Amino acid sequence: MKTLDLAPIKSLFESELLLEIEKVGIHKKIPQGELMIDLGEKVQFIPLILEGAIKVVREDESGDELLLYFVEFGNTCAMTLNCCLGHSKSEIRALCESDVSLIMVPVQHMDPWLSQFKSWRSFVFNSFNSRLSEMLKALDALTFLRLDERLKHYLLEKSKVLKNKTIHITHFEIASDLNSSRVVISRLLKQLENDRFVALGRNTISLID
Amino acid sequence: MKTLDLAPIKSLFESELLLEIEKVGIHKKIPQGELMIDLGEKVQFIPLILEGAIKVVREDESGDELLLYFVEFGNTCAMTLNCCLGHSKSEIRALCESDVSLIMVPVQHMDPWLSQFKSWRSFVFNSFNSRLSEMLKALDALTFLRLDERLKHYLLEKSKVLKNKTIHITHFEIASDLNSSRVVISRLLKQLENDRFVALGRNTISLID
DNA sequence: GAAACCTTGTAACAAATGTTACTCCGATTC
DNA sequence: GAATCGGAGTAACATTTGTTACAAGGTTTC
Repeated sequence: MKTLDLAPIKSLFESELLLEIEKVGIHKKIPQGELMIDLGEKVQFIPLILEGAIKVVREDESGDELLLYFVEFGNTCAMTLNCCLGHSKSEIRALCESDVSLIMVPVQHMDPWLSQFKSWRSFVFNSFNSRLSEMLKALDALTFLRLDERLKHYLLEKSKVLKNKTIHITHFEIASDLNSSRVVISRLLKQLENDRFVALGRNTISLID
Repeated sequence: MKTLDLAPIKSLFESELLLEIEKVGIHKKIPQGELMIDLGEKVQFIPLILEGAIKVVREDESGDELLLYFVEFGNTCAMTLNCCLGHSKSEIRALCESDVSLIMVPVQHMDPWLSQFKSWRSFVFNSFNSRLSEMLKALDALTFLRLDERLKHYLLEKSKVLKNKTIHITHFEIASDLNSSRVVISRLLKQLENDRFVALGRNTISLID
């Protein structure tokens, strides 16, 4: 039997729970760019992220998108939890922003672990907590910020999760994430370049300072 | 000892839990318009709503507001749960949209009940579920809808929670909830009147059809 | 009932964002 | 190396939303 490398999450859970996770969890590596969960899909596993970042996106009927937030190490996707518990289908799409290493736990353990393990309860609620906070942040940005500020935030966040000052991306992709249009993003990026906030290159944007 | 009237929530919880709630819960009635929780406040009680509706609002540093959603019977405020578990302070403001009748349960019961009662776990997670859904709806509206459509949704929602086709409100209040300005709302309402969607009066808006 | 106040209507203008159209340039394909 | 394609720059214009300013009627206060 293969032993999972639980080192990254050792401090999150009590030892009996770690044993359980080892027993039933499946270790998986997913390469950057891959789709994890799509809209309307049923969720069969709870993902525990060991490494990497996941990008969570909302889409409307006409195919327009909006980036909601990133999920990183030490969290799980609250939307997923949602689905597990509600037996409902995914309301979002999750994509791997970088190479991701995670443990998949079959949903049926969700509820028993909640009653047995305090650390599991903490973990689940912390995840919900983070998610609600992120959603609030997204709402705040949409409501109170103009597009140039949202763009700045976006670039900073992206740089953070990718752990790199230089971002490899096209203006069109940014426009999708922010639910805007390519021309507008190009215009604003040019402005940010003039303000010495970024340096622009083909397919790349580098944060200055 | 006064007996709480638990009839409305009888079907939500198992009987042992109902006994517990009866033991430690405090019944409270709050009149319309009253503030329940403000930004930055610590939360000491979990509110179980028996009757009425609560309006949850977000505010930025400069005092601009945005209505997030309404919470009705059979739910509790997930933001509150958040606070209870994270021991953090409220990120939102909650106001009574109508006269509200609720049971306040001291936070220290939150965690033990989670491990003991399956119905409590269901309840808590259903609440989170609803909240995340509502937040997604709010985000969708902000991202994908123009203000006239948001206004329509707002009026329909308001009418629903107040259980009345006629809404007693000023244009200015609507502008606050939608984070817009009075003039813009007046303009759009006039349009909706021309479209036979509403009838306008001083301090009142009536939905037609 | 006069004064002050609140609510609404409306016009003119300003700002932010979106759209269309065209160009240029580097990369890829054949 | 010519042809094609994708990414980016830019201008002109349209639309949506916000702002300022003012007027007209109710309502409340004294």
